[in-house]
This record gives sequence, structure tokens and C-alpha cells, in this order.
Amino acid sequence: MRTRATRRSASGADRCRAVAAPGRRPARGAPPFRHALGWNPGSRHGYTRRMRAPQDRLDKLAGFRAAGADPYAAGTTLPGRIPVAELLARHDPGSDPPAVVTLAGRVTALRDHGNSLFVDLRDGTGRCQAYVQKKAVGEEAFAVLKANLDLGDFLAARGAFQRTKKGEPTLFASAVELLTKSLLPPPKEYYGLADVELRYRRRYVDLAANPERLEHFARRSAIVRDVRRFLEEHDFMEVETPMLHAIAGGAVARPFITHHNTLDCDLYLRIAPELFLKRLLVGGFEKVFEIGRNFRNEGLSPRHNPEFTMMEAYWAYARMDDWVAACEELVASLAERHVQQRVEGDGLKVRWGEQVVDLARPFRRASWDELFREHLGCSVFDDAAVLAAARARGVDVAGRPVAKVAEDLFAEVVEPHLVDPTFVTDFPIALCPLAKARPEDPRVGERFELFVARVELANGFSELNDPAEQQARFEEQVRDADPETPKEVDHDYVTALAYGMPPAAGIGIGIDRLVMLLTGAEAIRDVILFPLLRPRPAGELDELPDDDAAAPAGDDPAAARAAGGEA
RNA sequence: GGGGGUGUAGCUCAGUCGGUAGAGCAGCGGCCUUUUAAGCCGUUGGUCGUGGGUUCGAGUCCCACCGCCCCCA
Repeated sequence: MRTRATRRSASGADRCRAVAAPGRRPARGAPPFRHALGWNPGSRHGYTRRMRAPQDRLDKLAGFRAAGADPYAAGTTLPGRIPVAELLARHDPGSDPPAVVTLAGRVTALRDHGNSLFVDLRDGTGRCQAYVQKKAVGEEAFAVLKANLDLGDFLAARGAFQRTKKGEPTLFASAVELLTKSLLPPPKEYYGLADVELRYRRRYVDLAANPERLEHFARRSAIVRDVRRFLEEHDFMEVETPMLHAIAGGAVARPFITHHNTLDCDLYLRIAPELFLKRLLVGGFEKVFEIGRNFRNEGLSPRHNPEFTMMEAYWAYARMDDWVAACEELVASLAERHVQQRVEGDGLKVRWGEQVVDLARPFRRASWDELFREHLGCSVFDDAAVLAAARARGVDVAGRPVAKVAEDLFAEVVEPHLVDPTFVTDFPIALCPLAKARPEDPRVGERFELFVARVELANGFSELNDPAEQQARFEEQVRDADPETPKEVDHDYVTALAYGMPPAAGIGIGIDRLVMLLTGAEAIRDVILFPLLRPRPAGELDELPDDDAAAPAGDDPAAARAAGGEA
């Protein structure tokens, strides 16, 4: 299991021991976390350099242990501990006598003044400085702390809450206790964190280094909570439907395939919960929703993550237009509540990338045909004109249904104009596989999409509930050569419709995109805590050539330590 | 899949025409009992993503590969 990396740590140990402060001991054992360090994918060796800083910290860990502290103690309790925010809110640092409290948190800054030490402690609620003086905590405790405390460690401090000469509210510590030793150094927040390896792959480092990131994700949580609250206030019931599907239906997307061993059958990770939620309308629930993950086996991009969060809601005895109104209310109220960085001036204008978006009600409503005429100069129902426009813009027309061509044209020509929130309604019926036709105009379906900042945010329609029609549309999809359409008819869903589904309207809202819009994030990775990245092959470690096997005995960490101990 | 960019110290980055690999910060050692990007002095640290080629000589030029980012499909 040893690698080149551990050998490097041994030489580091030798060096450190030579200069170690009294009381320090060499660390026991090689770092168990070499794959956290310097994974270098382009290197044949896989791992390079970077073992030195942790060796320093292992020495300090040993230093604490030698002084009788247990940096990973069981049963830690901190009587009288209060969160930083509570301390600042409830206690006046100028009060006499001063409040005596206990704080605990991560050490985010250390300023060593020789016989005293300023320590910034950060917990989940805020930052507070602690001042540790030798005379206050005792000579030995101070020496141990000074020699062994690092950025990133967790520390508890008890003392009087007062102000320094500079006026900073400060805990003047009379006792300190190491809670957890951090063996890997935190990135220096002052310089920011540019490395995606740290920001996305090791989000915990990103969060620990950038408190504003914590707030950012707390904001996401609050938005999701408010979506849920909105629906509950409108008497929708939250349900959970399967994520393992025998047929990947309810959307057009390539599914992930998985396998159930006992049943010995392939299953798909759901691409949409739609068909299950509508089965519930058949069963008698009238307002249901689900907030959960969908999985689509597609490429990664700044706007696409293979797993993403969708809210879908179904409403019996409602029509598409009811959802348009409710959706507007939901999005606008969320914007009023959560948009932080508004553009100067009145209203609800927000900046999103290069665009300025006005999220104030009312949102524009425009039919597909209306927008088509507006930006393409022809009706979407004029096949010849659509094909001519497509050819003029180089859109592929060969052998494709006119509706598909029109859809491409719409995406290319119309969507770039949809910056302020716009409900696009009345899609050509061919683009509404699960929607009912408009009785006034059977050429269009009762379907809408909400576009904001050129991005599709919501999609809804009056749900098709004619089982024969549904079966026919499913069969048509199966015949389609497109690999993304379902390749199997969901007969059970048709059966459900045959039992009778009340007239209903449904909606889906992309939660990640909604959060992006409201928080100004331009990349989906900035609103997903753990976005998908190419997995790092941990197993590759063990397949590396073991350079150390050929190394001299003196180069072995254990041997080096033993030799050092005897010397 | 195509195109572009990028990879140098733990971090952020310089590195000229091909000629001994640099800075700031971090780290480590010393001084310092009210600082807060603390300060002052000293100092360690590099497989220049990987492999191959050209060359007396490659971080630099050429080829291939790997990772990441952006754009396009």
C-alpha cells in the first residue's frame, strides 16, 4: 500500500524532527489520506509531492497528544457553549462584569504575538475573535497551543467577552481546548479558491474557506422551502414516487440504466415523475406535488447536471391557464423574497450574466404562433413558410416533421429574445405529446413554458386523459428513431387512464435553474452542492508500481522513525 | 464528437530570443502580551501535467496522451 508519497513523508519527518519544538513527537504511521493530496491525473505515478504540510500537522497532532489532549475525543460536551451569533446578539462586550461564555469553532486566522495569540473562531453562525494570553491560560497550556495550533483546527475557548483596545468584541480566554485537529491545511480564503478540484469535487473545502458559499446554499434551501410552502398553502400534498422505473417515461431524455439483482432486470433512473404523479390523480388525490431528483444521461455543461431537481405538481379540475397564474405568483413572490442583488432603480430587475431581467408582475403571455410571427415573420402553421425560413437559416429540414423544424427555429430565433419572464402558450399540437388540444383551435395544445433570461424555467399543460389517444401517442414515440424517446409503451399508465383521470393540469419547474436565476449564479455547479464530475479512480492507487519496495530500508517511514528514535 | 484555451512551489501567478527555475502569500525557525490580510528577521520547498522527439542544451520548439475550462454539435 505504500507509495512514493509515503516515502516523501518520511523524509519530511526527518526534517521536522530535527527542528521540532520540545515535546513534539514524530507522528505515528503514515498519513492515511494520500489520495486527498496532490492527485495528479496526468502523471504516471498518480501522486506527486505535497506530503510535507500534513507531516507538519501530524507532528503537531502528536504534540497535542503528548500534552494529554485528545484531538478526536469521544464524548465531548461543552457546557455553556453558545453560537457566535447568539453571543454577539445577547451579550454586550462592554458590560461589567463581562459575560463569561464558551465558544467553539474552526480556527480561521491566527495572529501570534509571542506571549499572546489572537485566534479567529468561526462556527456556523459567525466569526468571533478569541484572545489567548499566556498568563491567562497558564504557561504550559499556552506553549502547547502556540506550538501546535493550525488554521483549520477546531478549538473551544472559555472566557470573558470584552472589547480589545481597537474595539473588537473578543473572548478573552481563560481556558482553551483543542476539539479537532485538522491535518490538511485550508486554502487561504483571502486569495480565493480557483481550483475546481477544490470548489466542486471537495465542496467541504470550498464551504469551509468561503462563508459566503454557505449562505449561498442556505439560500437555495430557503427557496426550496418556500416552493414547498407555496404549494402546501394551496393545499397540495407532497408525495414521493419511485426513482427506479421499469420504463423511462414522462419525458424525452436518455435514461441511466441500472440493474436489480434479485429481480434480475434492468431498471431506469427516472427521467421524470410525471406518469406516477398522474396515476395518483386517477387514485383520487386532487393536488399532489413532488420535489426530487431526475436523472438524464446527457452531457455536462454550465447549465446541465445529469441529476437535477425538479418540482412537478398536478392539479385536478384545473386547466393550463390556472398554472400560468399560479406559476407567475410563485416565481414573482420568490423573487421578491430571495433576490439579493437587484439592479439599481425601481421594480424587480435583476442581473443575470450579461442580461437584466425584470421579474415584476405581470409576466408577458404570448402564444407560440404570436412569437413566431413576431420574430420570424410567418405563421408556424404555414408549412411552406416555416420550411423556407428554416432553409434560410441553415436549420436541418431533410425528412423531418415540420413541427420539429419549427421547434428548432423557435429555439434559435425566438428564445434569445425571451429575457423578461414570458409565458409561451399554445404550442403546436405535435409538440404536446401529453397535452390536450385547445378546443377553440385544435392545431395547438394547451401547453405553456415559462422562459426567463432565455432559459426554460417551467413547463406545464392540460393533461391528456384519453387512454386511447395516450396509447396512440406512446406508440408513435416508440416508432420514432430518436434514441431519447421511450422505447416501450407504458401500458400500465394507459390502464390507469382507462380507469379515468379527472381533467387536470400539471407543471414542472426546474429548481436548479430557478435557484440560479434568483441567486445570480451562472453555472449550475454553483447551485448544486456536489455536481457530477469525472470520478477519480481510487482503485488506481493500489495498481501503482510500488516504488518503495525497492527503496533502501532507511527510506521506509517506520524504519526511519525507529532509527531516529534511537539516535 | 469538433474548435479554442490552459496545466510551473501548498495557493495565486511570472518566466524575454532555447542557456543554472522566480515572486507574493502559506509553511518552518527566531522576536514580539490588544492584533485583525498583524509586524520584523531568517529559511525550507520544484518530475515545470505525462511520455516521446529535435538540440551541445528544452519550462520554452515539435508529436502523442491525460486533466480541467470555454464555445459549438
